[in-house]
Amino acid sequence: MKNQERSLRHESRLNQMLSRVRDRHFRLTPQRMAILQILANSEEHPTVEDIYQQVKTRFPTTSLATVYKTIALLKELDEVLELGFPDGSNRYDGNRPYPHPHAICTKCKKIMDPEISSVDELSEEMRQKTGYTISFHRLDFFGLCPECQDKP
Amino acid sequence: MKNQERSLRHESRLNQMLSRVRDRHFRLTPQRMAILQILANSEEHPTVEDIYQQVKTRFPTTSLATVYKTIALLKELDEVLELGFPDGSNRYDGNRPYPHPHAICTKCKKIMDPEISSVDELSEEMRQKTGYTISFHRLDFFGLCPECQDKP
DNA sequence: TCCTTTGCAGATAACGGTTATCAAGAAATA
DNA sequence: TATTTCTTGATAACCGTTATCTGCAAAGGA
Repeated sequence: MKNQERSLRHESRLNQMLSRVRDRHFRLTPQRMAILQILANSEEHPTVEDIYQQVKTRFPTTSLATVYKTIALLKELDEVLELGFPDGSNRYDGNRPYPHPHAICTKCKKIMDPEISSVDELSEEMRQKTGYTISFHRLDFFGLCPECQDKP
Repeated sequence: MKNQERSLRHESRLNQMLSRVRDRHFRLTPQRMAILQILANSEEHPTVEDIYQQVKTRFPTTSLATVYKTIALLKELDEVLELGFPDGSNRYDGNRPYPHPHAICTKCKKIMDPEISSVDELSEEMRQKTGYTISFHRLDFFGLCPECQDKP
């Protein structure tokens, strides 16, 4: 079952996050736990505002600052991937916290994470032609998702 | 001679920009002309502030707003490529105003534009695996440029 | 040539997501 | 229990960009 697989992966991601937080002796407050769960469980690359709204359903007094600070913590631990956009509409990926290509719908903003084979070759080609030592990348492909192609 | 080739390319780019501006019946003010020249002549992917400082050497009363408005005009004409970054350090490419891969030095911020062969294949692979209709992309590779590798 | 219209330049206020600051509270440590 | 350290929540500050407005200058028509 696909949903079972996903559930297992999410649980595994949460455990990974939790052990990293504990290993570095950061405190595991209820607010942090809630934010970690949201990030581990979401496939939708949520915004800070999305996360903030979700946390508030469980902890209504949570501040936006807490969300920002928890995300900063996870970035430091390399447990979340930040997809920053110039217009400020940043998104977060707690499931695959390493650089990978994205397909981004220019209309509904849905983001997909396909497995792509030839990224390493491309990275190597960049290294050869520029002399740069490539350590990470950001690969975004923009267009219309299948749903938005149908309804114009 | 490499410099001659580059000079010719820059001149050709400037002419291209000028005719686009004229075709659409936008006025060619001295400030606009200066900004177009800067963009056509620069290989360094300047920031708005860079452009602003350069224009002011010729027209000291130029306003930042004029730089922003001229860039907005060129974006509308697809005659400049905006490389927006989430931290606000945006850069502009007046020489190659179409999507292409960049190598970006994380230390000195130097940007290179190598010719890469396999971008179309990658785009096609994205299309196949996501169902998105890819219309443009943004491909950034980050690392240390040759100069910054030498001096630690 | 004069006049009207339109567009542009310059100055500055407003905007908005993020970061910094700080007081109050809670958890760890002694 | 006392003390230290960390975290939360609220809000001010930040800063590149955008919006607004006034005055000016070029284009086009009588």
